[in-house]
Amino acid sequence: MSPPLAETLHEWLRVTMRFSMRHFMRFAKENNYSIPQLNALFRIRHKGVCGVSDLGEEMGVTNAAASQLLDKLVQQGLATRSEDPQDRRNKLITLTEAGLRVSEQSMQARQGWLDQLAERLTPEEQSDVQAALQVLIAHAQALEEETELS
Amino acid sequence: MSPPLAETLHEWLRVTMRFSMRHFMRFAKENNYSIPQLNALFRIRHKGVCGVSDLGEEMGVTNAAASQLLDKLVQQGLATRSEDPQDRRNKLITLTEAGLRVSEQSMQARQGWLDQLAERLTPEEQSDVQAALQVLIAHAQALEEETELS
DNA sequence: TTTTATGGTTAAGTTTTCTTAACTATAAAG
DNA sequence: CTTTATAGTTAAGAAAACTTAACCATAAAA
Repeated sequence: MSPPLAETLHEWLRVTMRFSMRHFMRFAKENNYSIPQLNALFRIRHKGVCGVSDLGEEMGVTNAAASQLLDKLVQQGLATRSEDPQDRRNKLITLTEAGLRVSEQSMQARQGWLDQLAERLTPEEQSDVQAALQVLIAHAQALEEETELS
Repeated sequence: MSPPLAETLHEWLRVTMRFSMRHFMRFAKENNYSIPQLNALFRIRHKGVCGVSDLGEEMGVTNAAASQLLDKLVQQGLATRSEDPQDRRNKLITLTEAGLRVSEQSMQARQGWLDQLAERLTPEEQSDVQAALQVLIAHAQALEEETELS
């Protein structure tokens, strides 16, 4: 039989996915952004400054596709593409103010329901949950670092 | 300032999204399913038997689009479409065995890393986290039910 | 300094997904 | 019994995202 914690983690993920996806899709539709566009904004923000191929790899597409997607982001004023003075073959992709703002907004749309959720807990529940999540986050970050090396 | 619990919840969601999306996209690509297709499988599974318009509404597209998407699922043997004997305008959409299996597999691809994560916790951490997540799940379900009414 | 490798762009074309509009069939209301 | 509303399908076409292949510029290697 599967360990109870793993099962509970799975269930929590299912719940969060349902909530978050619904709100995220609605945000995308209402503001006329495509999923790949928003995805790209997240990736750039998380990676920090990066190259076109980096972005493509992160998103699982060819660098041609990444370059084309980037064109649109630049057109819309959400990102900039500049030459790397160190190695002029490289391009340095960064988010603009506007790009950062959109990324924040979509994050908020996706996660806003968590604020409502937090309010529903008693103070005691709040501190227990808070502690538990910190544990999970710490372990997850360790896991992420390990798997990135391989 | 924002309450610490909400902030921690946000961070945990960011982490889980990064992990889950990466694995999910890879699964989709390797097995040649599109994101909307897998999304539809989830929706049908979660909703149980449902109509074409229900599906469209859940996915935020017109019922024409839902009908076309469903065509492909039926072609691939992942879902069935049958008449509702009660009201013959309605169609009853159900997952086939194969459809259920694909949905399970993609879920596992998306959530498998949670098993690794669970193993990393000490027994004490495991039971604390387990309890905390149960609290969150219960509150989230209550929240979901309330918002579905409105 | 010629050759090769790397990073990125452009062009052409394919596939997927979606929309609107017209249509069919059934059910409910007048 | 006629009208209207509901559920779904089909057709035609638009838009998005992706791929491969050819290409340019720069850097590193021989």
